[in-house]
Amino acid sequence: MPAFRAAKAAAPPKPRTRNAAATREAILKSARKAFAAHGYDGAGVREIAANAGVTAMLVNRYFGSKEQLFAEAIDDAMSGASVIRPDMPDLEMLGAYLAAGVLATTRPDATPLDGSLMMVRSGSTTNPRVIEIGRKQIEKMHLKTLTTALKGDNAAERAALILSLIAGVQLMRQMIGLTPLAKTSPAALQKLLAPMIQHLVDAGR
Amino acid sequence: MPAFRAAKAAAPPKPRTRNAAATREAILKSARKAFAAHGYDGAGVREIAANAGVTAMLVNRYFGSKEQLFAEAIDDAMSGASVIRPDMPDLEMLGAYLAAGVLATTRPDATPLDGSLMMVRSGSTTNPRVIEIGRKQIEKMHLKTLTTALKGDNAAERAALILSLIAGVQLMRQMIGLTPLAKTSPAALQKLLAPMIQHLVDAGR
DNA sequence: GCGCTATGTCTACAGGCGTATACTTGGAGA
DNA sequence: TCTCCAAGTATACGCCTGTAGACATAGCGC
Repeated sequence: MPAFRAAKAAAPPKPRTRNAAATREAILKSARKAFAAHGYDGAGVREIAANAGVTAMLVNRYFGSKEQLFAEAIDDAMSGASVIRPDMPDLEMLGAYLAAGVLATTRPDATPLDGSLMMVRSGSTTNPRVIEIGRKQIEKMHLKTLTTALKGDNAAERAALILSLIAGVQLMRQMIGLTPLAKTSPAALQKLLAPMIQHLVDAGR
Repeated sequence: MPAFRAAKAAAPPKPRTRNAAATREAILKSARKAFAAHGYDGAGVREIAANAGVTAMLVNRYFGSKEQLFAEAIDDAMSGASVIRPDMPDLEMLGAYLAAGVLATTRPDATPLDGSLMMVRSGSTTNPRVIEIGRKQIEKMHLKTLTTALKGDNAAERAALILSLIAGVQLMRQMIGLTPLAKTSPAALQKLLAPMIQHLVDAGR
């Protein structure tokens, strides 16, 4: 049985002709989608290129290598499409907000174009350099943002544990599909998850 | 740059000669170690075989395929070497017990021969059949054991969230190496993590 | 209208993967 | 001691990967 890899999707229509900036953007968008959906090892450069309407070699021409493409993709995803954002509500509401956010983005029908998912995916690769890229990005974006928002004692440790919980739910609910998380209504899960996070938010005050 | 794969370790001394049962056991043990350390995709059949002192084809002769080997390996690991065990303490101590367990097994120097790690690894593969194998095993072993121990309302959902938190800490601390989790002392993390889990333990009583 | 450069493609390579087939050899039963 | 089956090895195949180098062409500046 050969190794599994996601089926190549057909290239989208391409009204674009010889526009470097647009092509670069299309590759980056395709890469975000592919890395979030299949992980670093599971996403192939040919697949990423095809979904952007170009050939594989353009990926290397614009980004140097698959590793550097991943670095830009995870940065892009975390900057623009993540549960952890600079504009988060007050500490009293943070548990409910984060719980709702992770439950919304891990719904089976949700588009997997999310920085939080890249966070999990970055730890699930074989290449240690890619793990390093992911770790630094998580610390620079998610961890920093959340630590700043938390304030108080042990803010970094509490932020890291919140990220761990979010990542774990992401993993179990969306990637593994553990039955009690996949089948239970978001509202019911919210009642359990929100106070858990809030407990950690309040632990430093 | 070629795809990264863990360096092949030298074969251990082999006092065994033509012992089918012992060989099977050696392959299984090697597979547990390799899958826990590098994930399903990252562990190669040749590497597993070499560390067991045999050639790659014996793996397929004894286990049929890499997939079936993984199924046996994760079952074996969860049966004998996991934080989640049938003999867990009373509910009052469960949060502290589980927190201590996950922090002990995720220390950088700990031997990664653990069912909880396989739990995380099983969600980090490209092959959906392997994810299915992992999901079923998690539900049959970890989830069932923990749900039984918890009792009360929403026991399955609360158990699943505890598993998510354990998996998330495992991922962030051991696999990604997020600084606040990797550098902070286990005792300090214990003070934050234990009440988090305990909160969920008590939520159904 | 013409030419040149950036933009994009084609072909190919070296290596790794899982595994199927054919072969060799150890060691217990007669 | 001889035989024969189980235990283990060697070789190879087909496929896929990331990427290097040579080639084609669109479209802007003149």
